[in-house]
This record gives sequence, C-alpha cells and structure tokens, in this order.
Amino acid sequence: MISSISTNQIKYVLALEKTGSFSEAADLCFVTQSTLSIMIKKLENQCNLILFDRKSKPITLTKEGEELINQLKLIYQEFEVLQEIIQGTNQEFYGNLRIGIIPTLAPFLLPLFLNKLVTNYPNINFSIDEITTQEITKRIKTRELDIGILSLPIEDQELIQTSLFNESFLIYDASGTFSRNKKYKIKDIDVSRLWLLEESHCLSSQIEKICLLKKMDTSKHNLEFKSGSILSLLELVNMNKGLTLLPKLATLQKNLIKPSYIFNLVNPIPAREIGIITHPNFSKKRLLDILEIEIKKSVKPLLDKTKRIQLINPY
Amino acid sequence: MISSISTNQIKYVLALEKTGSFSEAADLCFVTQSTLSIMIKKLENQCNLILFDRKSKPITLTKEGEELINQLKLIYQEFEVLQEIIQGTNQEFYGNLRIGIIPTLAPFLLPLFLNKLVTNYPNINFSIDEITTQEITKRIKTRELDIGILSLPIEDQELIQTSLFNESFLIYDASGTFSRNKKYKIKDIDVSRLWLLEESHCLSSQIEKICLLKKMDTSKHNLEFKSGSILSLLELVNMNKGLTLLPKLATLQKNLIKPSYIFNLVNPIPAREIGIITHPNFSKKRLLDILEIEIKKSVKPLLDKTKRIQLINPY
DNA sequence: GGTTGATATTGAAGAAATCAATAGTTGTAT
DNA sequence: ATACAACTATTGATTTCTTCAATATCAACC
Repeated sequence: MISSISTNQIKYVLALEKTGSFSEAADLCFVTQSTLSIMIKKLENQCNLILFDRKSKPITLTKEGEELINQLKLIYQEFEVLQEIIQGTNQEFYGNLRIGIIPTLAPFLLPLFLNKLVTNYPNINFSIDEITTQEITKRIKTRELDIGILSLPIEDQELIQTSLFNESFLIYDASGTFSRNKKYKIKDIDVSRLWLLEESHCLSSQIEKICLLKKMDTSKHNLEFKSGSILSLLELVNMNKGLTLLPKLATLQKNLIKPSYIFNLVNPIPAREIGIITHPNFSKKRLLDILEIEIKKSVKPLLDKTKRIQLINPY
Repeated sequence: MISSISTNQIKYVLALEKTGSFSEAADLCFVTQSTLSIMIKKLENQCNLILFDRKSKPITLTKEGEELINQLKLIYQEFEVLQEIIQGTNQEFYGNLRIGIIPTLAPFLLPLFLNKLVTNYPNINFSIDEITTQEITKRIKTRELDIGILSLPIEDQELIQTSLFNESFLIYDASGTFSRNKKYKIKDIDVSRLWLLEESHCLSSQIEKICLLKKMDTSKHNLEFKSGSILSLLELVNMNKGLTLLPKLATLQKNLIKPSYIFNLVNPIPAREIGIITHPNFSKKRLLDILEIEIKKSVKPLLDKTKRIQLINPY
C-alpha cells in the first residue's frame, strides 16, 4: 500500500504521459532526465506496478498505467484548485498597513522581513515611518498609524503591547582600550568617553540607565552632537576614538561595523525588549499575527539565546 | 505558490482538524507530536496562511483554515480512491505460475525475490520445481511449466529465452593448495582433484568445458558420487580435501561456505548466463516482466560487474 | 558493426522528514 | 500569586528523499 505520494510525483507521471519521452517530460518539469527516470520508477515501485512501456516509441502507458492515469489527473486537478484557493485566500489580505518603527531599529530589522511581506501580500500597501517612540504612540492613539515597532514597555496602558524579542546591548569601542580576552561588565565603561544619540531617542535613555547616570553629562565632550542616526553616531565615535553601546542587530551590519570593535557585556547582559504596539481597536488582527510571526522568524537566527539578561526600560 | 505537497501533509492537517489536539493527531498518524507540529507549520508556511488557532482548546481551524479544509479533504479522498485502484489493479494478477529452476541456482536465487512476489501478489499461486535443464525444457514444451529459470542458451530454438544476469564461477578449494595472494587462471586447476555433480546437471558440463575436458574422468577418485545437491558436493569436497567450481551466488552462503576456501578466477572469468525461458504461447507477459525485474533487482547488488568474462554454454 | 538518440544508473550533495529529549506555554488549583 | 499538569514548540541527530552531473547502457538505424 502506498503510504504517501507528492504532487511532484504526479506531475512527473502526467508530463511523461503527455510527452511520451523522459527527456521532454523532464524539461517540462524543469528537472533533469535522471530525476524524472528515478521518480517514475519510485512511484512504480510504490504502486507495485509498471506504469509505462519503455519499449514503445513514444513511451506509452501500460494497461496498469491506463487504469491509474485518470485518477492521477483528477488528484492533480484538485491540487490546482487548492492552489487557487490558497492564492485567493492570500489576496483577502488587502488595504493599508501603516507601521511606525524607531530609528535605532528600522534599518536593521526592516530588511529582514519586509521584502517577504511585500511579496506575499501584494494587495497590502505598506507604509513605514521611521520615528521616535513618542511620535509612534501619539500617532497610534490618533489612528494615524496601525502598528508601532519599538522598545517595550511603554507607559501608556491604553495601547496593546506584544513582545517580539529581546535585543542585547554590546560595547562598540573605537578607542582600543577594550581587549578581546576579558569579560566586561557595565561598570567597566568609561562614561566620560561615551557618546549617545540625541535625547529624544529611547536608546539614549536606555544607555543612560544602563550606565546608572541620571542625565548624561555631555559637556565632557568638546563637541555638540545631535543626530538620530546610528550611522552618524558611529562616525563620531570613530573620529573621537570614543565608545558607545549598540543594540545587537546594529552590530551585525558587517559593512558598517568592524567586528573587532564589538565587545560583549556579561553578568547580566543589558537588553531592550522589542515589541509591537497597536490601538485596542485595531482590527487587522490576522495581519498582526503574520507580522509578529515573520519578524520573530527572521530575527531568531541572529540573536543569541542567553538567559542572564536585564531588560532596560526605555523611559 | 505551493510547489509540491504530499498526502502525508494533508493527512496531518485532517487529523489535527479531527482531533483538535497535536498529540492526539500525532498518535492517529503514527508519528511523534514534534513531527506533526513541524509538518503543520511547514504547510502553513507553504500556504502563507495560518490554518490552526493554537490558542483555542480544542485547537480549531482559523478562517483561512476553513477555506482550505474542504479541498484538502477532497484531495485526500481522491487519493484514497487511487489507492483502491492500485490495490485492485494489483489483484488482477491472479492464477497459477509454475516455475522450473535448476538445482544449482534454486536455493541461492529463490530466497532473494520469492518472498516479495508471494506477498505482493497474493492472488497468484506460485509453484516451484527444482529440476534439471532437460526436464525444464521438456515440461515447458508440454505446457506443464510456465517459466524456466536456468543457464542459457538452450539449444531448443522454439522457446523464448530472456537473459537475466551472468553468474561467474569461483574456485572452492578445501585442499589448502591455493593461496590468497595469487591470481588463478583455469589452467591452474588440478583436474584430478576436481569433484562435480552428477552428469545430468548443466553445471557439470560447464565445469568440464571450463577445464577443457571432453568427459570428466572420475575414475581417479576412489569414490562413486551421484548427487544433484551442491550441499552434498561441498561435503564431499571437504572430506576429500578436493576442489570444485561454484557459481557466485552459492559462494555467498556464509553459513555453508568458508570464505577462506573461495578463490577468484581471472583472465577471463568463466561465467554462466542465467535467464528465463518460456513457451512462445505463454500469455502472462506482464507477470514475466515483473518476475524479470524483481530477479534482476534482487541479484544485482550481489554480483560484481566485471567485463572480462567468458560465458560457458551449458550443453 | 559503429553511430546516434534515447533511458538507466551512479555517486555525491543538499533538503526534508522523523524522532527522542527538552524547553516553553497556558490554564488550573492551590 | 505559585506550582503543577497538560499541552505545543524547539533542538540536535539521524535517516531518508530528492536532485544533479556524469556516465553507462540499450536500441534502432545505417
């Protein structure tokens, strides 16, 4: 008794029946002739029957083959109907999805999943705003945005918060004072050489928290710096041989970051919680599910699964 | 777009829909729960849809799942119909198949394929006669037998001859005069110590041919020996520290044969051609095909694929 | 008998399916 | 709340399947 058969196997049989030639059928199915030969033979074995008479040119069905071919065709047709249903169901996802995402996350997270979504859901118009936490929460409350991706938790209890993953912080050191062999803790950081983004970014307040500073005393730098871009921050840190803390995903940008400048923190590892917020009345629940799953899936292989982390609030 | 899906995947979905529980569905399908989880997830991925709501207890279909499930059921039903057709087609092979096979082959060849045939074709009554070439050809002509398995060619041109494989001859030496390191040719055989089966066996005349004797002069042995059984021949050879030639398949019987007694012949390797003969009016052509394929398949891994062989006629 | 045009086979590489064990989740009863 | 129970998800290892490129084999036609 046949245990399991795949639609590919059926496709191969139908192609061979149609063309009467192994090589042509193989071309039709975009596989090599050896693959087709082997798969036909495998199916014949599973059935305990010889379906094709290889001696005749063109190749024809045997008596047993004749008895099966119609049912195989039928199954394949029903499979094609299934495909149409799937296609149709996918197209039921339509409309606009307006996403707000914090700037310290956007350039590293979006490339991981956005393309797949845009491709799979051609009927959804995605719009992305790279804005701060404050701006995101404001716009979600006013329903200008559907979904916010940011560091959790937010103080506002009205909005729905869904956790996605924890992103640890790492040391980025352009000064050369850190060494590969040692384990660094938070207190090892020389606060006077630390550079941050402008205050409005949650990343800044988180780093301040990590380093146990009330407010960062930037007057120690002889340079006024206001930027929301991690790229600019890195330039600045490099130029001044300073240091900063970077979230994990940022450190994986091999074209921006010298891996030799990155040092892990331990005991515990400071981290931020990344998650999604929505308005309680947000209705595209299913779309949210998909977004959640896709983001989690895309990020997972990039994160280390450490236990000893300490989540830092963004406010 | 889904490229290929297997009936097992569908089975898993239907089981999960039916039971509302991953573990129960897994039991139903005789796989582990992890397998079922993974396969459901895989299908969901292929479809780009989430088919089951894991949060509800029992687990239920999502809206998208509902849209697919009926088509999945339909496909699976048609697959079950296919199985029935296959079953039915297999049962069309019925009736008697009377096989004659030479004694020097039967005990080594039959176990390789007979069981599979008997199992796969429960409606065929197989009957096996272990008889000599002469007897086989006689009975096929009189239609007492359907099929003969023996050493080809036979002189009788009326019967249909189909080749199966070539079986080489090896030296079986109980005297200890052969040594592992040397390559032996036919002329190295001391004819005076050679033992054979009784004359009626084609194996005897083939060995005589190999050793270039007109008729074996058995008077050199002080023992009259008449047996058709290779087992008895081996006993005799062991007892008298003699030697004989054995066909390849016989030498593979590890329980009968000391591997250290076996020596290869080279330049060229003498061999017999094993094949099937049938009466020209034999009608169960398809059955013959199956038999041919099964024997070839079962024997293939046991034979070495040498080029330099010399086929020895059995008459 | 060799040449041509086909199918079959082989050996290797990559992907998929499966399992046992374990981690993580959720709901319930303390 | 907290711990337990019941369930699903994940992991890492193993086996099996699928596929390909290259090659062997077969068959028909000169």
